[in-house]
Amino acid sequence: MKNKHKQGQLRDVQDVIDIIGGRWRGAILASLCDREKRFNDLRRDVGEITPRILIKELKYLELNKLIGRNEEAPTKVSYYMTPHGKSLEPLIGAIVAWGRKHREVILSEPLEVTP
Amino acid sequence: MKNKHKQGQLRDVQDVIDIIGGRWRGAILASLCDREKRFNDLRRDVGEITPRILIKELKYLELNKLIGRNEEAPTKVSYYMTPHGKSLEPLIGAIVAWGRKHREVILSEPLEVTP
DNA sequence: CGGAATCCCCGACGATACTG
DNA sequence: CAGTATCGTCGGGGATTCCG
Repeated sequence: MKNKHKQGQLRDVQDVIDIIGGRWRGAILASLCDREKRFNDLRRDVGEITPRILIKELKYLELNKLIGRNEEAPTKVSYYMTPHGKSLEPLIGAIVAWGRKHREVILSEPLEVTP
Repeated sequence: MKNKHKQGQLRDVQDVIDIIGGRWRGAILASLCDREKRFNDLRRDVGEITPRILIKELKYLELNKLIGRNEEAPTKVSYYMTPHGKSLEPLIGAIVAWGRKHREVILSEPLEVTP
């Protein structure tokens, strides 16, 4: 049945959405994509994120094997992209491309304002 | 600066995420992808969604020109995919592909259970 | 049948302060 | 420096009910 197939696809989509969809995850991945970073570097890099949220997002991303954690010393921890994490880049590229096109479509026609 | 560029990309990603990321939007789009549907058809098709949420999601998708609304009579309204909406399909395909691969990666190694 | 109004709940997110 | 604990809030959904 095609419907069952579609259900499976939806699950996949939801998973991916969950990974890159949060307010911070995209930014974190983008930052780490550049190069490996330490906790507080990341904190500054990402913007105004609180440590609680940052550590939570990092754990999530680590669980999903998109990033790795490297604890050289208790006060020296680095996070880095895994190969799997890096494999996200082309996908992000495709999403960005469509998003750009989408913006054009939306802006190309006037919107009716609610009366 | 590369960072500014990345910020723009993040915006695009967030937009796309917003479109297909909700709990229902993906399912709605998938359902309409098949063929045009009436309100209550959609309601059954999508699962246990309440009318309030459905109408809200439909309006959002319509605003974003992904679907169209066709009111033949006050009691006969159909929704259908626009060409722009259909242009999402390849992107969804790419996302599904990555999601599938991701699932394999996640399942391929044992997870440590929290103590 | 298609849609709108009301009420409510819960879970994600945030600020702040503290510890190893 | 890296991470945790506690508390507060805020808003997206959901159930239910009613309207044209």
